[in-house]
Amino acid sequence: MVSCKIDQELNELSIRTGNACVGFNLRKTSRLLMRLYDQAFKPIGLKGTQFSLLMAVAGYKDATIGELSQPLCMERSTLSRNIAVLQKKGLVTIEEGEDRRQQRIRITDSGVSVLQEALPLWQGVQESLAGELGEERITNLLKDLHNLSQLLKEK
Amino acid sequence: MVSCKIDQELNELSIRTGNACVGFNLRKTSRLLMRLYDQAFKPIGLKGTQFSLLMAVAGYKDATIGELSQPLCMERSTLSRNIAVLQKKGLVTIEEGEDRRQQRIRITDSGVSVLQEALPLWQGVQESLAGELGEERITNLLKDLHNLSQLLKEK
DNA sequence: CTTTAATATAAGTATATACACATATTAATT
DNA sequence: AATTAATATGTGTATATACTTATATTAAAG
Repeated sequence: MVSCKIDQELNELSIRTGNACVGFNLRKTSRLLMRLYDQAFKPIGLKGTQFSLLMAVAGYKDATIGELSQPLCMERSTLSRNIAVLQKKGLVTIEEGEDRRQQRIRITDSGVSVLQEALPLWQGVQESLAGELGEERITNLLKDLHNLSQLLKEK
Repeated sequence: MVSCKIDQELNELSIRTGNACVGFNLRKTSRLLMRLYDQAFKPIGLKGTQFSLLMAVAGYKDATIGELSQPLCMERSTLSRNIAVLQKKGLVTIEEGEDRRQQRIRITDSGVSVLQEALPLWQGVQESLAGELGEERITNLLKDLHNLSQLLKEK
């Protein structure tokens, strides 16, 4: 039957496509890796994503939602909600700027101290990855990700 | 003041860490790329993630949630919900297996025809990436992602 | 100075994700 | 056969993500 042939083709195609698809593989690896970070940060009640965001808040001082959204490549509405989670945990404050449309985000003392606890945990994951995958492969991967995201940012 | 020094250190550290963090960069690139796929699939009302999942359903015939969850590296509960979205769209069916705990997932005719529309759209993105980033870099990235996910699966 | 346009953020809606726990079903033990 | 253990999936809860739309504020045009 023709339908069986089409099915068979689709069957093989789907496997090939899954292997070749940058999006699928990026996302799949992301799922696996984020679970590892989440485990590592569990003792201090943080998620991997929250660690990243808190680090960004620490790095870009008194930034607005819009300013933060650019280096993070995150939708402002998404960022707004993610910041609210950190605020609820008492790790950042949100204050109205001179321009009263803007909200300026600042890390709290509690946020700094959580970061100080988090850093060695992050480093543990990072070193474990470097150890098992090799420093060079990590560097390579980071370079490739950087190239790809640069390219995508221009769209 | 001491606190200023600490702040300054944290400031620089956060930038360095952001650049070096595999998790952050993987996720950031993922965000950017998935937006591109979502745009591409928009004409047929599909998201990038849904395309991947539907392809997997087509590839692993009559698979259960548990069986699908392994190659996708996705939590079974997550998969369960994602499959429900495809079912709501009429793209897959969910039927009780011989073992009545299991649910067997099957692509529908409508699902096949959506996939056939989706494939050229996917290919468009894939070729655009290969064109702009270079075939070799794509291959390299895929290899690195594969290595990393293999490593993470063993944890 | 008033109206209009631009900008910054939040809220509404939908999906993706995972962990912990609950439920149903099958397999294993005694 | 009855009880217990293992397995497959779904639900509750919380967060992450983005698009669209709403709201408030500032800037620009007239």
